[in-house]
Amino acid sequence: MADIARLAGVAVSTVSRALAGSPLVNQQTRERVAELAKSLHYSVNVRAQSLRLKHNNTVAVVLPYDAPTAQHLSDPFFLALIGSLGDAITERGCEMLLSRIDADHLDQAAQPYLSGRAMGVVLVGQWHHHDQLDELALRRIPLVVWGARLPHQLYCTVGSDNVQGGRMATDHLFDRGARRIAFLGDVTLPEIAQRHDGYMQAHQARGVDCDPGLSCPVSFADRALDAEVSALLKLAKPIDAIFAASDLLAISAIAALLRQGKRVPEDVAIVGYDDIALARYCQPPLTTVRQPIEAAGKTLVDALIAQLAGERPKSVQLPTELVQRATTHALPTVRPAAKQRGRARPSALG
Amino acid sequence: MADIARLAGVAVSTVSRALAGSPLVNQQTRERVAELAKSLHYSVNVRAQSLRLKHNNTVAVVLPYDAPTAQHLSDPFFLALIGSLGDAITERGCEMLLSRIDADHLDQAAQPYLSGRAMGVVLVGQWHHHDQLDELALRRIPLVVWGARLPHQLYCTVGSDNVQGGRMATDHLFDRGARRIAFLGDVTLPEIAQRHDGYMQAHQARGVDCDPGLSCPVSFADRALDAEVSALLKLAKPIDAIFAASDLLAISAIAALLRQGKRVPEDVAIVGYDDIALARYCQPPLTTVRQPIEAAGKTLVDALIAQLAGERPKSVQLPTELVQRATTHALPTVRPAAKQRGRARPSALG
DNA sequence: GCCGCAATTGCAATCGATTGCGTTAAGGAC
DNA sequence: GTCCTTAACGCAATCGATTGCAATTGCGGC
Repeated sequence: MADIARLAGVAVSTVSRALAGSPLVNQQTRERVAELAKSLHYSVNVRAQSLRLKHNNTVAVVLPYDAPTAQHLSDPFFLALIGSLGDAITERGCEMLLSRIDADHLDQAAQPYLSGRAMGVVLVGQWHHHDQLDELALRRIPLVVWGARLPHQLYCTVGSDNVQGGRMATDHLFDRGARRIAFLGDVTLPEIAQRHDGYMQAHQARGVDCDPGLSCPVSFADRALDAEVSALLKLAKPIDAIFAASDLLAISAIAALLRQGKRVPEDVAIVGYDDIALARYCQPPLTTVRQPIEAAGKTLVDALIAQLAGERPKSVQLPTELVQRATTHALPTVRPAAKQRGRARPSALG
Repeated sequence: MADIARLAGVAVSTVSRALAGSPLVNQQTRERVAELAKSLHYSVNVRAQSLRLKHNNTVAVVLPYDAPTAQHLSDPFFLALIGSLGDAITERGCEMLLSRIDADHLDQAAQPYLSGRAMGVVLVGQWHHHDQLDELALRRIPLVVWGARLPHQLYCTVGSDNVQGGRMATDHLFDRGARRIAFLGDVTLPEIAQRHDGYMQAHQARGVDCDPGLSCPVSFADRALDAEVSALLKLAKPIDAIFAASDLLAISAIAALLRQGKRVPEDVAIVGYDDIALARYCQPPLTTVRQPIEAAGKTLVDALIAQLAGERPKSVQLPTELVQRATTHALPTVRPAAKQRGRARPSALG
């Protein structure tokens, strides 16, 4: 900026004002400065600018990772959510800072904010540390969490209506003739726990006892899945359906079932959760509970901006939708095979 | 920092040194300062710090988008690449700034660097403006591009060996008994053009004339694909195989073929490119040319860091690998059906 | 010719950190 | 008691921008 000032024969303050389009500086001066800036490929130093102005247009998106397994960032649902967040943030004229933290130290999510890098934080997933998030809220960190709405939480969450989603999935399996429905998912995670609540509600509503032996605490894409599925099939009263708390688990479960010589959905029907792109294209196409991922990104960013504007953080539960595909075609013994009703737009793969 | 200085009864310079672990400050003072910082949840302001130090640990990842169609960030391959970049950047102790620009103004990719936000830029895709990228290199912008290595380029690219990949895919189709192989892809994009070169090389190597009528310039996930596929099937000499320049195109093509009553691979065999997660799970599972996505992120970041260390930018071509699945099972008329050889680790979905 | 007003432009403090250099204080040697 | 050495710390300039206030200039009006 000093260079431009020298070349234009004015003071840096004038250059600053000229670039900001201030009416205080002469039209001609402004143009001269603008041309010089362009020809020098100059653009204002954002660090210095935001240091001075104490504002910031960066949103931090923080993805916890499981330290023991050192998992890579490859979960299709989270990747899609990042894409959605990227769009939403760009649309609002902001930039997105992506970082990863240990899932056991969620308080580190505040780091980008505390160090002045970002105006606020979007945390993807609550994982196991609700308490740490409450503490962040107490410390007035601008924060929005993708996850489950918990009874007395102090922080702001955006997520799908997990109880309703779990209920829908289970009801659908009962409607299709299932009688023994297994639940696959790590219920120590709040979102999964709520999906499990929905699963239990569906049982209660039908007066069916909910056998706790049918709930398998497998975590995302666990290798031990084969053994679990095998055990479920060898019970005295074997299962005839599975509600998997994520599509990834559901697809792994399909593979496990096929390896054990079972047919899907004739022997075991399956419903997943998320509706990732894979769900439509796997074999057989997966019936699943759709989380509205486009809306998710927008809602998360809106919630953060509202919070920064001083509004009280208000959690949002986005509606879910059951997308019916082949893994829950009516079981032959119950009624004649129904037609597949999955959507069919090839250009909406992602 | 001033607060801590006051509370600790020392000067800010001492606090600064204490937090930096300088041996110039007393052990006790250092501990006192560290405790105060922790209890106040203080962390140094990165903007001010990097302003003063003129360094930076942020890598900008820039994704061009097609302005006319205002596409969302949903391409599974690019999303996976972002995930891979995120891991590689985090591993090196850096942070990742994600932004999007108009694909017709790739020179804007330099913005995060020029404005001091990032130490360098990783641009995902060359798109149609090779020249703009050369200009950025001339201006000594630290830049690495994911894309094709072009003859006299001045900038640094990392990408897969597209010619070899295209050659492999086409050779494989010929080996499987195909005689009329269509090419699907927008050859105005450098990467796609190189894959097409490989396609033509494979023809030449066998002394087969390469019918230009079989090359369809469809762009990613185009709706017009159905009509194109239909036209290819109605030719005087109809096609019996397709090499699609991306898995997305390949999967759309499968859908289009099935809608037209064709069988895959019996009537038309297909090979894709990328090996996205979908490829393994679509029906039938897709034979495809795998781009090593984990290595991609690491290599891109390494190339950028090497450039920043003053080394001459050296472009890299990553090896590709043909992953054989069901869409190219040997055609029955040629030889008995081969067994599917796709990989089978359910926990590697992403 | 002097004054006031308006339009521009420049000066200098400021944001929050870092660091070379000067200052202080303690301790030892004579 | 004086001088020197050394450890520990403080002063103030600096990074690159912004902005309130002061200063300059040109102009018309008297």
